[in-house]
Amino acid sequence: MDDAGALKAFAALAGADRLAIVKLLVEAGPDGLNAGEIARLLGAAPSRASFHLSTLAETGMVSATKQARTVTYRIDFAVMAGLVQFLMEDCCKGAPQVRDCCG
Amino acid sequence: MDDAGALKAFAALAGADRLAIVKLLVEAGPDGLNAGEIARLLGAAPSRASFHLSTLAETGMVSATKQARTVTYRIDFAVMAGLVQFLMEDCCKGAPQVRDCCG
DNA sequence: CTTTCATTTCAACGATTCTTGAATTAACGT
DNA sequence: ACGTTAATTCAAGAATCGTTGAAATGAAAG
Repeated sequence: MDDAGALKAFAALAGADRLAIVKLLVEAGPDGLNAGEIARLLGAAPSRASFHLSTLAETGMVSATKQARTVTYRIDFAVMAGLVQFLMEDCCKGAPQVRDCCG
Repeated sequence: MDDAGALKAFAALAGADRLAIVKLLVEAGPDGLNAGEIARLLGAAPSRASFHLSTLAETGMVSATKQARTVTYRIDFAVMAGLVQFLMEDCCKGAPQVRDCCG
């Protein structure tokens, strides 16, 4: 991930609704969740959920696939991993305190 | 790091100036950099650098120590590590693809 | 073909954030 | 004391972002 991608990803994660959506999608696993369920779980109007889902999708952290009327969103762990790697390597220059933080 | 701290940290990293500051401070290492040098390296007015340094300091990712007239800023790797850990564990629930992303 | 359902798009408004330059605080050298 | 330097604070305006409800798209069901 490059600087521009990381900036977009950080901006996307810097919102309570969007962070909650990411967590929901991580929990949901490979099946993902459709837009309506996400809005309901979030307690947000569909238009609001859709707005936030779009900005998350723009970062690549979540992907959208349309089947008939419903759009299913899924977490993309590869992009999440790219962001973690950006933090550790590009941002923190591989500092051991950061690199070894999780076992 | 809790949700609220992570949200603040992500918001802070979601700005080109502030991301650049973090990188500068990582490069600078334990000696850190003072506010004036940061503003100069950034090509920004002192007030602008100070503004961004404050919001970074609020997240704990950088610390400020005042010696006479000059304020030295340093990166706090423990907090950066906390953010990485938040991403891997809280956010991605320890998914292997993310956890193993860096070797 | 009409209705219904899932979702997105749009426009308007309010809220937040960013930038700039001037004013301020505080410490230093003369 | 005086001027200078380092840094922050402040106020004003510009720019960006988030929320809301209504309208639009597009697919399924009757």
